[in-house]
Amino acid sequence: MKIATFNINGIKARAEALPRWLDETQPDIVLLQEIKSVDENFPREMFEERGYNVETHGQKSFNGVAILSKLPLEDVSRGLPGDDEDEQARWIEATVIGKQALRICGLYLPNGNPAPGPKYDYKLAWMERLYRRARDLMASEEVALMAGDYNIIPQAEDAARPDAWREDALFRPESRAAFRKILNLGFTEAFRARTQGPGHYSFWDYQAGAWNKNDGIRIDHFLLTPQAADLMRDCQIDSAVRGHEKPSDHVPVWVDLDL
DNA sequence: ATGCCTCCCCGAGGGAGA
Repeated sequence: MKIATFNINGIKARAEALPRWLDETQPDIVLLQEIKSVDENFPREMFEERGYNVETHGQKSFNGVAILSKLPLEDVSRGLPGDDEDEQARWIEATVIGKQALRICGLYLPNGNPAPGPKYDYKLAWMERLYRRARDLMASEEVALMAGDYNIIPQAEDAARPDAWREDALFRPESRAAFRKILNLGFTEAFRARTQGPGHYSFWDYQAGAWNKNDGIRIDHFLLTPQAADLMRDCQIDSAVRGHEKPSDHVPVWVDLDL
């Protein structure tokens, strides 16, 4: 079973590139971030005609997450628990009904810049809520994963120019510590479980020829519970997608699970 | 690199992104 995460940077802007990528790679499940659309305007037919079930958690202009799945979805839950005042659409989870149940969580973690400041405080508070959800997920002993745009550069090797990110909300020590604290619950960071070393990125800025210079960062991640990690056959970054026509600034990352 | 682009809102130009 191939499961992908993809920050598409706007569903309208990706109305051609996204279905082309789906037809080429045929993922079973896709977690989308930054759909930048309310639920009513999401072009669900585009995916339903390709055999996907569609669940969205949208918002006007900003944020917004969605799940596409060729298998049925149950127990869909929208919004990260822990703050009833939080209006931002950054979390959706559901159970995939196959031979064996799989709990999938799609997330769009706040950027947090400028740091320090209120946006950074929101990022760290959101990560504390994510930690609590992650702890419960771990305790459930389910085959489960949390994937999406974490807006976290885990290590210096995950940036082409780490020194340029030292003070940035994506790489500040507090951000990385909060990410590490979640990993240390016992999650497997899928990509790093299979591939070591520098030069592997999932985001390249539109500006200053970042793609052509391979000036990227790795901020889109899959975290697997032990029960899911046992089933992992592969994990790859589809970096070539960044060179396609009218690309997102992120590329898809996917795992293949023996499910 | 102080956001150099790109996206969204809409119908100009500002906010957000990373």
